[in-house]
Amino acid sequence: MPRPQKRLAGTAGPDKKGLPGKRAKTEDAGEISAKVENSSLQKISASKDSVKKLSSYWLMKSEPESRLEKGVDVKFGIEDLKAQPKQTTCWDGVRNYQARNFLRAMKLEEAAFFYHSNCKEPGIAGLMKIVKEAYPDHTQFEKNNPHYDPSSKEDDPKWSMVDVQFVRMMKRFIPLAELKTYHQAHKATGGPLKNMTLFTRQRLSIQPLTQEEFDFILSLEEKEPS
DNA sequence: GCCAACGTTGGC
DNA sequence: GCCAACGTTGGC
Repeated sequence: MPRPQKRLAGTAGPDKKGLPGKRAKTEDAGEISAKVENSSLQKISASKDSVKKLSSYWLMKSEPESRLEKGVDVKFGIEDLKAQPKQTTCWDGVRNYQARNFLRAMKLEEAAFFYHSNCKEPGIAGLMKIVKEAYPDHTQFEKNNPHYDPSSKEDDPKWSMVDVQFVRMMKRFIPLAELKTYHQAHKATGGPLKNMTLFTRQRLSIQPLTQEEFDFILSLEEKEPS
């Protein structure tokens, strides 16, 4: 049975574990930004209701159109997720340290947007939730997998994945172009999408959203397409 | 440890 | 298919 292949972040080459250098710096930077994101959200939430809120919000990119990578079709759209047993899949193939560190920061039941990338109409297609927290991505050890990483060792896996479950389709598809229009406007007005990671860190395949960003995007469902 | 070359992402 | 953005590699 074919396993869904998400094509997520950039392909990473060999990593010299334990050696100081660029790779380690990249890794640290990702971890720090994940923590900063979470702690600022927790702070906001805690000040509101004194109940420690652990939840963050996420956006996860995947390609809904066929494309071969080392001879393997990496197509995996939201319809493919719906077709999985229990409408659940493991989100494998992430090979970028920042994206991986965000995967590792995900907690059970947190919400994530399913984003369609590298396709005719890019944008947010639906909602998922995290149903299993980070564990080793087995595809890093599979020689024939397009995301095989020969530098990763079984006793010290480099890459992680989470399991996600389909929650629902967006009431209407939210196109990238529309989000971009709001992002541009909000940069001038200080609106909720002014710093959205989708636009500030273009190629990041796993990214956090603030509560405000998440709520604003959900509110767009009720509006006419702009 | 700098940084040019290279490879990938992903919108258009 | 083009190419800007940007992460990674590797020579020095």
